[in-house]
Amino acid sequence: MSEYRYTGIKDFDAVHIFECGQCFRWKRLEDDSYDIAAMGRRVNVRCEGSDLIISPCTEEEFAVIWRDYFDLGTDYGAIKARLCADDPVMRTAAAFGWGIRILRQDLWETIIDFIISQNNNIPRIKGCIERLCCRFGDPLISALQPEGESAGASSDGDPDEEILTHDIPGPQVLASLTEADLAPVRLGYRASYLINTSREILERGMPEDRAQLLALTGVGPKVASCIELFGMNHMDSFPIDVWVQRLMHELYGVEEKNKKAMAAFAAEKFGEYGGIAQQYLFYYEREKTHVQ
DNA sequence: TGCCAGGTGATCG
DNA sequence: CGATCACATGGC
Repeated sequence: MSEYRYTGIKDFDAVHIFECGQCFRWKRLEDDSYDIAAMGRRVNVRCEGSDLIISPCTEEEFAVIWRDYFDLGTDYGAIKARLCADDPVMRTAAAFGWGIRILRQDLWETIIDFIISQNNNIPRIKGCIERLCCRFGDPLISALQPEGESAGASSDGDPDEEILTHDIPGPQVLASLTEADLAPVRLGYRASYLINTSREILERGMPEDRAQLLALTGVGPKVASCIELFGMNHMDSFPIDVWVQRLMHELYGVEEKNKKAMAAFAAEKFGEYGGIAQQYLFYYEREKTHVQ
């Protein structure tokens, strides 16, 4: 199996990147490498010292897909220096999650993922997305059935059932479904949001700005901010969820539950790198309360 | 058991 | 506008 080794990487840690809440389709293995599903593929990602190893991956796939996906053209060291100057809170948070990078994820997938994420917890979000892909998505590249095993017999509740084998279903597929079709995915009330948003996107095309995001069913200010940050490369976007509300009050003393004040504080203090700041803070806040 | 989870839509002043 | 409530689901 071919692998690609990128040497001399900085400000990169797979644990930080995948467990900071920005993406949901991954599985941590015993060696702390990650199997991930992204960009229509399934690959393993691991770090060895200052090497990043992706497998299976050719030199061309790395150049065309993964270099951008992992945002390797951005100097996170410089951004950290800027964010941490004159901010001891950020120094602590960025020292803790030093290897976080903002993944440049597929726009459609981030729309679906973060509609599902609302009023939900991360382990269950992962389960919902996995069930959605498994039932309605196409097989991922390099996740094809291993020879010798038959495909037809996969039972539903099998705990050993393989995961990360199928892609997120496209808008045409989701728009054609009913809530009854989606019942086994157990999205709760979000099922109708997915169907409606899919139909809206088929009609109007993919959203290109915040106003078009907010016009989608199930997309409010917080979900729109996540989509902008993770799916549209808006590094200044600062999503405010319950964790960020808590930490902005506890760590920075901003008035409790005052989202407007928090957004203004972030814009003033973090500016164009608000989204990266948010990820350092979010990861730090969640891990120190040690949530799954 | 009631509360919480990366909130949003509908409704009411 | 801003505040309040319902909304599925599952873990603690």
